[in-house]
Amino acid sequence: MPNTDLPSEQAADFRRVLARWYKQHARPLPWRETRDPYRIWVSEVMLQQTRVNAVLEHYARFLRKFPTIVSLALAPEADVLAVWSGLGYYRRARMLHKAAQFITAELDGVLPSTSAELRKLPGIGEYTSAAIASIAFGESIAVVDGNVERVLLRLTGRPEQATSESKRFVADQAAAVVPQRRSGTNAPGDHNQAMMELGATICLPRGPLCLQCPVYDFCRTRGEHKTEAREKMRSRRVAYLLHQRKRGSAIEVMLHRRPTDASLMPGMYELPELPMDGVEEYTPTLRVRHSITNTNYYVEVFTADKTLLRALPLSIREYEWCRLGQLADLPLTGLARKVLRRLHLIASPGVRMPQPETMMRQ
DNA sequence: GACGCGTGGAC
DNA sequence: TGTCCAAGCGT
Repeated sequence: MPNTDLPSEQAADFRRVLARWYKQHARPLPWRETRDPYRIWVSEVMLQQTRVNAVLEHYARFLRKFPTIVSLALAPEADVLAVWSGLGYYRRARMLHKAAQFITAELDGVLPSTSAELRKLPGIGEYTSAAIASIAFGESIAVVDGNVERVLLRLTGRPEQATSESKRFVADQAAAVVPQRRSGTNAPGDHNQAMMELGATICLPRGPLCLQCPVYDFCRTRGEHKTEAREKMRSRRVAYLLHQRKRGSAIEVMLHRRPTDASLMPGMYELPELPMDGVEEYTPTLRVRHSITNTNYYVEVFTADKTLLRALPLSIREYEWCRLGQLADLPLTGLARKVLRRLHLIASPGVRMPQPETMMRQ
Protein backbone atom coordinates (compact mmCIF):
# COMPACT_ATOMS: atom_id res chain seq x y z
CA MET A 1 0.00 0.00 0.00
CA PRO A 2 1.47 3.37 -1.03
CA ASN A 3 1.75 6.11 1.54
CA THR A 4 -1.60 7.80 1.23
CA ASP A 5 -1.47 9.85 4.41
CA LEU A 6 -2.37 13.48 4.41
CA PRO A 7 0.98 15.25 4.81
CA SER A 8 1.12 16.11 8.49
CA GLU A 9 2.29 19.67 7.88
CA GLN A 10 -1.04 20.22 6.12
CA ALA A 11 -3.10 19.16 9.13
CA ALA A 12 -3.16 22.63 10.68
CA ASP A 13 -4.19 24.24 7.38
CA PHE A 14 -6.85 21.62 6.91
CA ARG A 15 -8.30 22.18 10.37
CA ARG A 16 -8.40 25.93 9.86
CA VAL A 17 -10.13 25.82 6.48
CA LEU A 18 -12.64 23.25 7.70
CA ALA A 19 -13.39 25.23 10.86
CA ARG A 20 -14.03 28.42 8.91
CA TRP A 21 -16.36 26.59 6.53
CA TYR A 22 -18.25 24.93 9.39
CA LYS A 23 -18.78 28.21 11.20
CA GLN A 24 -20.49 29.56 8.12
CA HIS A 25 -22.37 26.50 6.90
CA ALA A 26 -23.35 24.45 9.96
CA ARG A 27 -27.04 23.63 9.83
CA PRO A 28 -28.92 25.05 12.82
CA LEU A 29 -29.84 21.77 14.51
CA PRO A 30 -31.43 21.71 17.97
CA TRP A 31 -28.67 19.58 19.55
CA ARG A 32 -26.20 22.23 18.46
CA GLU A 33 -27.97 24.83 20.61
CA THR A 34 -27.16 23.09 23.88
CA ARG A 35 -24.22 21.90 25.93
CA ASP A 36 -26.40 19.70 28.15
CA PRO A 37 -24.58 16.35 27.95
CA TYR A 38 -27.85 14.44 28.30
CA ARG A 39 -29.31 16.20 25.27
CA ILE A 40 -26.15 15.58 23.26
CA TRP A 41 -26.28 11.93 24.26
CA VAL A 42 -29.93 11.55 23.21
CA SER A 43 -29.21 13.18 19.86
CA GLU A 44 -26.20 10.96 19.18
CA VAL A 45 -28.13 7.77 19.91
CA MET A 46 -31.06 8.89 17.77
CA LEU A 47 -28.71 9.78 14.92
CA GLN A 48 -27.17 6.30 14.79
CA GLN A 49 -27.96 5.06 11.27
CA THR A 50 -30.84 7.51 11.11
CA ARG A 51 -31.44 10.62 9.01
CA VAL A 52 -31.49 14.06 10.54
CA ASN A 53 -35.07 14.66 9.37
CA ALA A 54 -36.40 11.59 11.15
CA VAL A 55 -34.55 12.58 14.32
CA LEU A 56 -35.95 16.11 14.22
CA GLU A 57 -39.45 14.68 14.38
CA HIS A 58 -38.68 12.77 17.58
CA TYR A 59 -36.02 14.72 19.42
CA ALA A 60 -38.13 17.54 20.86
CA ARG A 61 -40.96 15.23 21.86
CA PHE A 62 -38.56 12.83 23.58
CA LEU A 63 -36.96 15.61 25.61
CA ARG A 64 -40.31 17.14 26.52
CA LYS A 65 -41.40 13.76 27.86
CA PHE A 66 -38.03 12.86 29.44
CA PRO A 67 -36.24 16.15 30.18
CA THR A 68 -33.61 14.64 32.50
CA ILE A 69 -31.71 11.40 32.98
CA VAL A 70 -33.70 10.69 36.12
CA SER A 71 -37.06 11.21 34.43
CA LEU A 72 -35.97 8.78 31.72
CA ALA A 73 -34.75 6.27 34.28
CA LEU A 74 -38.06 6.35 36.15
CA ALA A 75 -40.25 5.86 33.07
CA PRO A 76 -41.64 2.44 32.10
CA GLU A 77 -39.84 0.98 29.09
CA ALA A 78 -43.10 0.93 27.09
CA ASP A 79 -43.37 4.72 27.43
CA VAL A 80 -39.85 5.14 26.10
CA LEU A 81 -40.60 2.87 23.16
CA ALA A 82 -43.85 4.72 22.47
CA VAL A 83 -41.96 7.98 22.02
CA TRP A 84 -39.34 6.18 19.93
CA SER A 85 -42.02 4.67 17.65
CA GLY A 86 -41.18 5.36 14.02
CA LEU A 87 -37.45 5.90 14.57
CA GLY A 88 -36.50 2.25 14.21
CA TYR A 89 -33.70 0.24 15.81
CA TYR A 90 -35.69 0.03 19.02
CA ARG A 91 -32.85 -1.64 20.87
CA ARG A 92 -31.30 1.83 20.98
CA ALA A 93 -34.20 3.09 23.08
CA ARG A 94 -33.99 0.12 25.44
CA MET A 95 -30.26 0.59 25.92
CA LEU A 96 -30.61 4.35 26.42
CA HIS A 97 -33.22 3.62 29.07
CA LYS A 98 -31.01 0.98 30.72
CA ALA A 99 -28.05 3.34 30.74
CA ALA A 100 -30.16 6.09 32.33
CA GLN A 101 -31.20 3.67 35.06
CA PHE A 102 -27.59 2.65 35.66
CA ILE A 103 -26.45 6.28 35.82
CA THR A 104 -29.23 7.12 38.24
CA ALA A 105 -28.56 4.14 40.49
CA GLU A 106 -24.76 4.00 40.40
CA LEU A 107 -23.42 7.37 39.23
CA ASP A 108 -25.54 9.86 41.17
CA GLY A 109 -27.43 10.67 37.99
CA VAL A 110 -24.40 12.22 36.32
CA LEU A 111 -23.32 11.19 32.83
CA PRO A 112 -19.58 10.29 32.73
CA SER A 113 -17.44 12.97 31.07
CA THR A 114 -14.71 10.90 29.41
CA SER A 115 -14.91 8.72 26.32
CA ALA A 116 -13.42 5.79 28.23
CA GLU A 117 -16.14 5.89 30.89
CA LEU A 118 -18.94 6.61 28.43
CA ARG A 119 -17.82 3.64 26.35
CA LYS A 120 -18.87 1.29 29.17
CA LEU A 121 -22.54 2.26 29.01
CA PRO A 122 -25.02 0.17 27.01
CA GLY A 123 -25.65 1.56 23.52
CA ILE A 124 -22.52 3.74 23.60
CA GLY A 125 -19.80 2.31 21.37
CA GLU A 126 -16.64 3.60 19.76
CA TYR A 127 -18.30 6.37 17.77
CA THR A 128 -20.87 7.58 20.30
CA SER A 129 -18.44 7.72 23.22
CA ALA A 130 -16.07 9.90 21.18
CA ALA A 131 -18.94 12.08 19.93
CA ILE A 132 -20.35 12.80 23.40
CA ALA A 133 -16.92 13.26 24.98
CA SER A 134 -15.81 15.76 22.34
CA ILE A 135 -19.06 17.64 21.74
CA ALA A 136 -20.35 17.82 25.31
CA PHE A 137 -17.04 17.83 27.23
CA GLY A 138 -14.40 19.08 24.79
CA GLU A 139 -12.24 15.96 24.92
CA SER A 140 -9.69 15.80 22.11
CA ILE A 141 -10.72 12.54 20.51
CA ALA A 142 -11.66 11.91 16.88
CA VAL A 143 -15.00 10.45 15.83
CA VAL A 144 -15.21 8.00 12.95
CA ASP A 145 -18.66 7.50 11.51
CA GLY A 146 -19.71 6.69 7.95
CA ASN A 147 -19.26 10.33 6.91
CA VAL A 148 -15.78 10.70 8.34
CA GLU A 149 -14.68 7.40 6.82
CA ARG A 150 -15.88 8.42 3.36
CA VAL A 151 -14.34 11.89 3.61
CA LEU A 152 -10.95 10.58 4.71
CA LEU A 153 -10.82 7.79 2.13
CA ARG A 154 -11.55 10.29 -0.61
CA LEU A 155 -9.10 12.88 0.70
CA THR A 156 -6.31 10.32 0.80
CA GLY A 157 -7.34 8.32 -2.25
CA ARG A 158 -7.39 5.04 -0.45
CA PRO A 159 -9.99 2.60 -1.89
CA GLU A 160 -12.92 1.33 0.17
CA GLN A 161 -12.08 -1.90 1.97
CA ALA A 162 -13.86 -3.64 4.81
CA THR A 163 -10.66 -4.72 6.51
CA SER A 164 -9.33 -4.02 9.96
CA GLU A 165 -6.27 -2.46 8.35
CA SER A 166 -8.45 0.03 6.50
CA LYS A 167 -10.33 0.82 9.70
CA ARG A 168 -7.03 1.39 11.45
CA PHE A 169 -5.90 3.69 8.66
CA VAL A 170 -9.05 5.82 8.84
CA ALA A 171 -8.88 6.05 12.62
CA ASP A 172 -5.25 7.17 12.42
CA GLN A 173 -6.04 9.81 9.82
CA ALA A 174 -8.95 11.12 11.89
CA ALA A 175 -6.78 11.28 15.01
CA ALA A 176 -4.06 13.12 13.07
CA VAL A 177 -6.30 16.08 12.24
CA VAL A 178 -8.39 16.44 15.41
CA PRO A 179 -7.39 19.59 17.35
CA GLN A 180 -6.17 19.77 20.94
CA ARG A 181 -8.45 20.89 23.75
CA ARG A 182 -8.36 24.63 24.34
CA SER A 183 -10.11 26.73 26.93
CA GLY A 184 -12.85 29.11 25.87
CA THR A 185 -13.84 27.11 22.77
CA ASN A 186 -14.73 23.57 21.87
CA ALA A 187 -12.32 22.93 19.05
CA PRO A 188 -12.50 19.10 19.14
CA GLY A 189 -16.30 18.98 19.22
CA ASP A 190 -16.68 21.55 16.47
CA HIS A 191 -14.05 19.83 14.35
CA ASN A 192 -15.73 16.44 14.67
CA GLN A 193 -19.10 17.92 13.76
CA ALA A 194 -17.50 19.74 10.85
CA MET A 195 -16.07 16.51 9.45
CA MET A 196 -19.49 14.88 9.65
CA GLU A 197 -21.25 17.94 8.26
CA LEU A 198 -18.89 17.91 5.30
CA GLY A 199 -19.75 14.28 4.58
CA ALA A 200 -23.45 14.85 5.07
CA THR A 201 -23.83 17.96 2.92
CA ILE A 202 -20.89 18.13 0.45
CA CYS A 203 -18.95 14.88 0.22
CA LEU A 204 -22.10 12.89 -0.58
CA PRO A 205 -21.95 9.13 -1.23
CA ARG A 206 -23.08 9.61 -4.84
CA GLY A 207 -22.45 12.84 -6.66
CA PRO A 208 -20.23 14.76 -4.23
CA LEU A 209 -20.45 18.56 -4.61
CA CYS A 210 -16.72 19.05 -5.15
CA LEU A 211 -17.11 22.59 -6.51
CA GLN A 212 -18.47 23.71 -3.15
CA CYS A 213 -15.96 21.74 -1.09
CA PRO A 214 -13.84 23.81 1.31
CA VAL A 215 -11.03 21.21 1.33
CA TYR A 216 -10.92 20.53 -2.41
CA ASP A 217 -7.27 21.62 -2.44
CA PHE A 218 -6.40 18.86 0.02
CA CYS A 219 -8.23 16.11 -1.86
CA ARG A 220 -6.50 13.38 -3.87
CA THR A 221 -9.61 12.13 -5.68
CA ARG A 222 -11.90 15.14 -6.29
CA GLY A 223 -15.00 13.24 -7.33
CA GLU A 224 -13.32 10.20 -8.84
CA HIS A 225 -13.60 8.01 -5.75
CA LYS A 226 -15.81 4.97 -6.37
CA THR A 227 -18.55 3.85 -4.00
CA GLU A 228 -19.63 0.22 -4.13
CA ALA A 229 -23.01 -0.67 -5.63
CA ARG A 230 -25.51 -2.05 -3.18
CA GLU A 231 -27.81 -5.01 -3.06
CA LYS A 232 -31.03 -4.78 -5.06
CA MET A 233 -34.30 -3.98 -3.28
CA ARG A 234 -36.95 -6.65 -2.99
CA SER A 235 -40.70 -6.03 -3.09
CA ARG A 236 -43.39 -7.78 -1.12
CA ARG A 237 -47.14 -7.34 -0.73
CA VAL A 238 -48.60 -7.63 2.77
CA ALA A 239 -52.12 -7.23 4.14
CA TYR A 240 -53.35 -6.04 7.53
CA LEU A 241 -56.75 -5.99 9.17
CA LEU A 242 -58.53 -2.93 10.53
CA HIS A 243 -61.08 -4.07 13.10
CA GLN A 244 -62.86 -1.67 15.43
CA ARG A 245 -65.57 -1.89 18.06
CA LYS A 246 -67.39 0.44 20.44
CA ARG A 247 -67.16 0.06 24.19
CA GLY A 248 -69.41 2.64 25.78
CA SER A 249 -68.31 5.95 24.39
CA ALA A 250 -64.87 4.64 23.53
CA ILE A 251 -63.76 3.14 20.25
CA GLU A 252 -61.23 0.37 20.26
CA VAL A 253 -59.06 -1.13 17.56
CA MET A 254 -57.73 -4.67 17.49
CA LEU A 255 -53.95 -4.95 17.64
CA HIS A 256 -51.37 -7.68 17.97
CA ARG A 257 -48.55 -7.46 20.45
CA ARG A 258 -45.40 -9.04 19.08
CA PRO A 259 -43.81 -11.68 21.30
CA THR A 260 -41.42 -10.20 23.84
CA ASP A 261 -38.78 -12.69 22.72
CA ALA A 262 -39.06 -11.83 19.02
CA SER A 263 -35.78 -10.62 17.55
CA LEU A 264 -37.62 -8.04 15.48
CA MET A 265 -39.47 -5.31 17.38
CA PRO A 266 -40.17 -7.41 20.50
CA GLY A 267 -43.22 -6.39 22.53
CA MET A 268 -44.38 -3.80 20.07
CA TYR A 269 -47.92 -3.42 18.76
CA GLU A 270 -49.00 -3.83 15.14
CA LEU A 271 -52.20 -4.38 13.18
CA PRO A 272 -53.24 -8.03 12.77
CA GLU A 273 -51.59 -9.45 9.66
CA LEU A 274 -53.73 -11.22 7.07
CA PRO A 275 -52.56 -13.92 4.68
CA MET A 276 -52.44 -12.45 1.16
CA ASP A 277 -54.55 -15.28 -0.27
CA GLY A 278 -57.42 -14.34 2.04
CA VAL A 279 -57.91 -10.87 0.56
CA GLU A 280 -58.03 -11.52 -3.19
CA GLU A 281 -61.65 -10.36 -3.58
CA TYR A 282 -61.37 -7.29 -1.38
CA THR A 283 -60.63 -3.65 -2.02
CA PRO A 284 -58.19 -2.16 0.47
CA THR A 285 -59.24 0.71 2.73
CA LEU A 286 -55.71 2.04 2.53
CA ARG A 287 -52.51 1.42 0.59
CA VAL A 288 -49.10 2.52 1.85
CA ARG A 289 -45.53 1.71 1.06
CA HIS A 290 -43.26 0.76 3.89
CA SER A 291 -39.58 0.04 3.33
CA ILE A 292 -37.50 -1.96 5.75
CA THR A 293 -33.79 -2.35 4.95
CA ASN A 294 -33.76 -4.23 1.71
CA THR A 295 -37.48 -4.68 1.12
CA ASN A 296 -40.22 -2.39 -0.12
CA TYR A 297 -43.48 -3.56 1.42
CA TYR A 298 -46.59 -2.67 -0.51
CA VAL A 299 -49.07 -2.66 2.32
CA GLU A 300 -52.85 -2.98 1.98
CA VAL A 301 -55.22 -2.49 4.91
CA PHE A 302 -58.64 -4.14 4.83
CA THR A 303 -61.67 -3.31 6.96
CA ALA A 304 -62.82 -6.37 8.87
CA ASP A 305 -65.78 -8.58 7.99
CA LYS A 306 -66.64 -12.12 9.10
CA THR A 307 -64.66 -13.78 6.33
CA LEU A 308 -61.54 -11.75 6.97
CA LEU A 309 -61.76 -12.41 10.71
CA ARG A 310 -61.79 -16.14 9.96
CA ALA A 311 -58.67 -15.70 7.86
CA LEU A 312 -56.63 -14.40 10.80
CA PRO A 313 -53.67 -16.67 11.54
CA LEU A 314 -54.07 -16.50 15.33
CA SER A 315 -56.92 -17.18 17.69
CA ILE A 316 -58.96 -14.05 18.38
CA ARG A 317 -57.85 -14.17 22.01
CA GLU A 318 -54.27 -13.52 20.99
CA TYR A 319 -55.15 -9.99 19.90
CA GLU A 320 -55.74 -6.99 22.13
CA TRP A 321 -58.37 -4.28 22.00
CA CYS A 322 -56.87 -0.84 22.43
CA ARG A 323 -58.71 2.44 22.91
CA LEU A 324 -58.07 5.00 20.19
CA GLY A 325 -57.34 7.61 22.83
CA GLN A 326 -54.37 5.64 24.15
CA LEU A 327 -52.83 4.56 20.83
CA ALA A 328 -50.29 7.37 20.95
CA ASP A 329 -49.01 6.04 24.28
CA LEU A 330 -48.44 2.51 22.99
CA PRO A 331 -45.16 1.22 21.59
CA LEU A 332 -46.46 0.88 18.03
CA THR A 333 -44.31 -0.38 15.18
CA GLY A 334 -43.50 2.31 12.66
CA LEU A 335 -45.86 0.73 10.15
CA ALA A 336 -48.78 0.53 12.61
CA ARG A 337 -48.19 4.14 13.56
CA LYS A 338 -48.10 5.19 9.92
CA VAL A 339 -51.32 3.32 9.03
CA LEU A 340 -53.24 4.54 12.09
CA ARG A 341 -52.17 8.09 11.37
CA ARG A 342 -53.10 7.84 7.73
CA LEU A 343 -56.55 6.69 8.85
CA HIS A 344 -56.72 9.60 11.32
CA LEU A 345 -57.09 7.22 14.23
CA ILE A 346 -54.14 8.81 15.99
CA ALA A 347 -53.15 12.44 15.77
CA SER A 348 -50.49 13.53 13.35
CA PRO A 349 -48.33 16.28 14.77
CA GLY A 350 -50.21 19.55 14.72
CA VAL A 351 -53.57 18.00 13.85
CA ARG A 352 -56.49 18.33 16.26
CA MET A 353 -58.30 15.05 16.82
CA PRO A 354 -61.98 14.86 15.89
CA GLN A 355 -64.52 13.89 18.57
CA PRO A 356 -64.70 10.18 19.35
CA GLU A 357 -68.26 9.79 17.99
CA THR A 358 -67.13 10.73 14.50
CA MET A 359 -64.05 8.61 14.49
CA MET A 360 -65.25 5.14 13.54
CA ARG A 361 -63.72 4.31 10.15
CA GLN A 362 -65.30 2.19 7.47
C1' DG B 1 -15.70 -10.13 10.97
C1' DA B 2 -20.37 -10.78 9.60
C1' DC B 3 -24.90 -10.26 10.66
C1' DG B 4 -29.37 -8.47 12.49
C1' DC B 5 -31.62 -4.60 13.67
C1' DG B 6 -36.16 0.04 11.01
C1' DT B 7 -37.43 3.92 8.80
C1' DG B 8 -39.57 7.52 5.39
C1' DG B 9 -38.10 10.91 2.20
C1' DA B 10 -36.06 12.22 -2.15
C1' DC B 11 -35.98 11.23 -6.76
C1' DT C 1 -43.19 2.17 -9.66
C1' DG C 2 -38.03 1.03 -7.58
C1' DT C 3 -33.50 2.81 -5.59
C1' DC C 4 -30.68 4.61 -2.04
C1' DC C 5 -29.99 5.63 1.86
C1' DA C 6 -27.91 7.49 7.80
C1' DA C 7 -23.97 10.70 12.99
C1' DG C 8 -23.59 2.23 14.95
C1' DC C 9 -24.07 -1.25 18.37
C1' DG C 10 -24.03 -5.84 20.27
C1' DT C 11 -23.25 -10.46 19.54
